[in-house]
Amino acid sequence: MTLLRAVKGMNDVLPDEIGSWQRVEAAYARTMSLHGFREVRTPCVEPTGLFVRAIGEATDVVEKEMYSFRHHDEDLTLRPEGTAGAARAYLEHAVHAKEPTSRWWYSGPMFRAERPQRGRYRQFSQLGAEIFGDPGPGCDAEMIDMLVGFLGDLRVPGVEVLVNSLGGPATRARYRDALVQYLTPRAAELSAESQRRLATNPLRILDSKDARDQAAVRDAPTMSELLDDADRAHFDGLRRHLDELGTPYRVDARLVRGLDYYTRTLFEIKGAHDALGAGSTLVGGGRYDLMLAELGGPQVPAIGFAAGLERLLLGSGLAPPGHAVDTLVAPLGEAAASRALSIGRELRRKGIRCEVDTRGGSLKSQLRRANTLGARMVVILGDSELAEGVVQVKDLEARTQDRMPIEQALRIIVDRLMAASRSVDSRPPAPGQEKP
RNA sequence: GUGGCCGUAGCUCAGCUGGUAGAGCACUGGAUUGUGGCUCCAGGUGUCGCGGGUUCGAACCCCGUCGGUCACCCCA
Repeated sequence: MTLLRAVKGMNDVLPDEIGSWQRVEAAYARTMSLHGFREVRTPCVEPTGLFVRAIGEATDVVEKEMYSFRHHDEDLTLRPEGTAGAARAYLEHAVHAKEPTSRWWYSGPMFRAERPQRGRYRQFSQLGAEIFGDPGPGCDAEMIDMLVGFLGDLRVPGVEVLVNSLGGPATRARYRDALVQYLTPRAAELSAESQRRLATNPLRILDSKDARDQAAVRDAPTMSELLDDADRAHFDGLRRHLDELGTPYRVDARLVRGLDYYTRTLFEIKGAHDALGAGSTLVGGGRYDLMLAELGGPQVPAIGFAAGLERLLLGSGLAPPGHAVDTLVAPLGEAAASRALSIGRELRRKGIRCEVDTRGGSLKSQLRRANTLGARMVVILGDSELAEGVVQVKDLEARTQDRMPIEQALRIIVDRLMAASRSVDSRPPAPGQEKP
């Protein structure tokens, strides 16, 4: 019988790796809380129409990457991104009528039926956030600055912020025409892929990796030349804020994103860690002032971003925390087993992370286990200790061992571990936290 | 969807364009009949991914297939 495997592009996160995930998630929750964002949880499954309307019918995500299915009479889709669902929830609960601005964050699995490669999976996790109801460039700048700080917390090397402005739909239409007009006489110089895109999605030619396309596009008109006054003022405001914050960024006139809903501010943050491979984009985001109206709601301006958790893990310089238990209770023989369980319970009630070696085995093997668990203290309970109502308390670090009544043992273990954790906490960031 | 590379022990891999499969790590036990980390010793019946072909003989060569991975497209 052949073993069943996980679905292609959908991965297990085993306990050895989960510490890294939790570390990133905790840092993210902290950042969000410091900036006044509150968590929202929306379903993984939404009506297919939501994504078609929010993301855009002609996008790659909607055209070929969605996990869509028909269940009874409903067309449903596993969410490929988080913004559409958040926007739907915001409108469905009429949150705009209850508070002028809302700051929401989310994290969770997203699904895209693409060919997997490094940092890109069919089920992947995004950390995202949205600000609803704030039209100004101030919150755009705050969001970008916040993300730079967050990536700094994660020790991501080589953080690079790219910003651009797409203007509004009218600007984009004008720009699209200008670009097509510029490129059509040069069509022969473009890659085959881009010749096709010239008709379907000309903006995408701008960020093509093909050298021929890059050359053809080098002197093409840029979006910023066509921004209207209000768009320009917004973009200038964003840049001024970032300059004054001292947040490093680069204006990239060729920055384009694959989702249709963006207006005005657009940004992308890359990392430089070798492990990232081709997927160096860690965060992508932008403003979508028109999307809520297009979904049938009021005209509420909004901005949001999404960060790929798997990519943050690849791109971060943080070492995974080790698995550790403070104390191991080592019973020798059947008679001591029950007593060992109750000692374990007592220790845990005092907040001591503790494992009882229920497999039994030799004392040597139990001490080895204590060692691999990272336990500092071991409570040894053999027949002679049991008979006398005492235990042996072994301190693996101090290499001492004492025989004492259980009450005293509990006190000593608590004292030593608490003292140890205090001294650890007062130290500056521990060495060895960074990857080699 | 397209292309490159790779499938050998739990993991990382070696295996000379053909002669019947190895190392390190991990794990377990022992040296120490109830005392860890270091050291030493011992412990492997592995569909060599699968199917077919060539050959006296295939982990190795050929064809097919499945899986993985990296990259493209696109994206987080």
